[in-house]
Amino acid sequence: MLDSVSHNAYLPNTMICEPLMSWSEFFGTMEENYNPFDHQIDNDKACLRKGSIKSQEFQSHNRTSLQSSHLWEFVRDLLLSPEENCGILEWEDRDQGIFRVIKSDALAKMWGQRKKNDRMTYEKLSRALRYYYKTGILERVDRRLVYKFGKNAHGWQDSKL
DNA sequence: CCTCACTTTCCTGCTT
DNA sequence: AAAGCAGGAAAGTGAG
Repeated sequence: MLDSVSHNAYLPNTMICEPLMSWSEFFGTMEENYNPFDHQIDNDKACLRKGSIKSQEFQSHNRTSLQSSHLWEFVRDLLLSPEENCGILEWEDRDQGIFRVIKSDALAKMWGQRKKNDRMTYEKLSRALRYYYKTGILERVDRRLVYKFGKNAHGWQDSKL
């Protein structure tokens, strides 16, 4: 697993933005019969292409890698990297760790990319998020698409490492 | 091979 | 009516 990480470090800069050309095709064929709103698709596709597993260790903050194996870390890192985020997630209250999912489908798709699972949906992703309430990684917020980091989540406060 | 934590999948019912 | 939310149940997965 260290291989795949260090592997990217050796790539020339020109490769960084398009490490996985197959995915754009993958989504091109996949979303055709999935979403009727074409302009939205184009947006998300561009976003997903851009936000795929690129640019890790050379980023300003190291932990912002989108490489994390756990869902909450993936979400946290997405929140912390506006470049990849593309308006998928947004802070609602930065200090309290409250955030909102703006594009639920895009988020699911992106998580699916990370896990190489093209059947991921927001419905299923959100089930996984709900399990985090138990463990204190997330706290419940009674607003649609709004979540809050809990006591046992770390690394989301920008100031402290 | 087994166990454990985490995640995925599916489902029923409820809320916005 | 569509999209989210709540969790239970059960299967899948990867690490150790």
